Amino acid sequence: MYALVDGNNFYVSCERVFRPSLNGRPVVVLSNNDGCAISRSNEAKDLGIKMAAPWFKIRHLEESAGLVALSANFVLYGDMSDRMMTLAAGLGPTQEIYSIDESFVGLHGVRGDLVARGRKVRERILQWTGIPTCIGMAPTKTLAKLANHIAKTAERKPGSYPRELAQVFNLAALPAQDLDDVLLATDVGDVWGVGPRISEQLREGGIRTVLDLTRMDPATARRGWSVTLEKTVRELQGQPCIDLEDAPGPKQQIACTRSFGKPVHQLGPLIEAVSEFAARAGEKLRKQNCLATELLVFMHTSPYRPGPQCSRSVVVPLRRPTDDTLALSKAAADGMRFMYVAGYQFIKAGVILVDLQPASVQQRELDLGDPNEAPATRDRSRLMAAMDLINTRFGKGTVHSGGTGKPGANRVWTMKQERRTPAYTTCLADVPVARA
DNA sequence: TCTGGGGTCCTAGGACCC
DNA sequence: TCTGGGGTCCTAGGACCC
Repeated sequence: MYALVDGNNFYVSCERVFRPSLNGRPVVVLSNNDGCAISRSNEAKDLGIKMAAPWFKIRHLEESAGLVALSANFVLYGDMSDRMMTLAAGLGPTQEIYSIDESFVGLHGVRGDLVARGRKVRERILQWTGIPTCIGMAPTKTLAKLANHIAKTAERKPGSYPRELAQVFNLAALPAQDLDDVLLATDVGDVWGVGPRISEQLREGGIRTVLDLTRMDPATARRGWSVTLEKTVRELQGQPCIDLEDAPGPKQQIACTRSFGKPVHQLGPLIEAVSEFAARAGEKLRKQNCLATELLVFMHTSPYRPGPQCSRSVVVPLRRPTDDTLALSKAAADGMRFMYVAGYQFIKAGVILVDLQPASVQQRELDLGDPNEAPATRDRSRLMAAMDLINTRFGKGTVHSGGTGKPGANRVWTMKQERRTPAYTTCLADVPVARA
């Protein structure tokens, strides 16, 4: 048995904890660059605001409907997530943190009334962190996701499902006939792993509800689509195919990519940007104790704007596997110089580190004596460790390599964040003060 | 006239997730 | 004027091997 614990409208809920005046109002949290809505309160959803709706298209609702928009505050959400996950872990013996606002909990060996236990954990999360959650339980992860979706919908839209399924729903405890009714009332596109593309193909084949998909022959799913959909069908039928990953391995690729606040056409700022992205990626790389052997740099113009489009990328092999910010930044800058073409308004660029390997198996090499070609690796890693320490303690970018330029006003490429809230829980100066 | 069979590895692209 | 960022997995097809 698995449970899926999921924070409702997570980013908006985090903001509301520290600004209760936002309760009951339509609120959205915007993506980087204040580009589009990535989290919506129920009131905002009721206004018809879709996921990823561009801000400039919904902005008029500020005036007409009292919509409040906030810039994303990922430091806050990350910290609130940690708190929520710690409490969710109390539900069972094992936990997989699946995303910033969701975790699967293994329920094997847990005795007693699961729903009662779930309600207790839900109450505790709400009381201790202020985040409302829903919990779905079932014999497989796909069914637990589905149960969670139903628990949420039952809470948000009265009448959609029986009221007792709201907030905490154990799918395994439902009588067979009632379960069929619930699956019949649920769209096939709401299944985890069935996206827009496949759900359209399924609908063309007459498979419209979750009940239809549950009754599909797994072999048909494999022949017509892929082994992924076959697993989904089996999971819906109650046969576990996707394991709980309570100890996820290191990431296979690490990216840092950004849209710019405004289009950039000059080489200089583009080099500065990708050098900085490479430095950020390097920090992440060192955190998971890995080395990169290749680095991919890319940039492109805005597909939404008319005019000539340009999209380029280049893979830069690194001389040796490295986690050194200076080497990564230089490779990114070299890649940018190589692929740059003048005459285009670039709106986005990024660096992706691929082909990662554990730092522990580093291949040593013969030092042929050229101090420029073979810098003392040990000194370099101490420099990186010192940089990471200083930046952790005194804030991002306190020390940085010369090539990335001074963080601040004269960077034409930095993103827009006009409505960011304070780091209430992670920065001493931002901690709210209670006055008697 | 007529040109095998079996396998691995890599990559690009597609689909999905939140 | 203005449209996010960071991941994973699967598959098909090509290159190459003997």
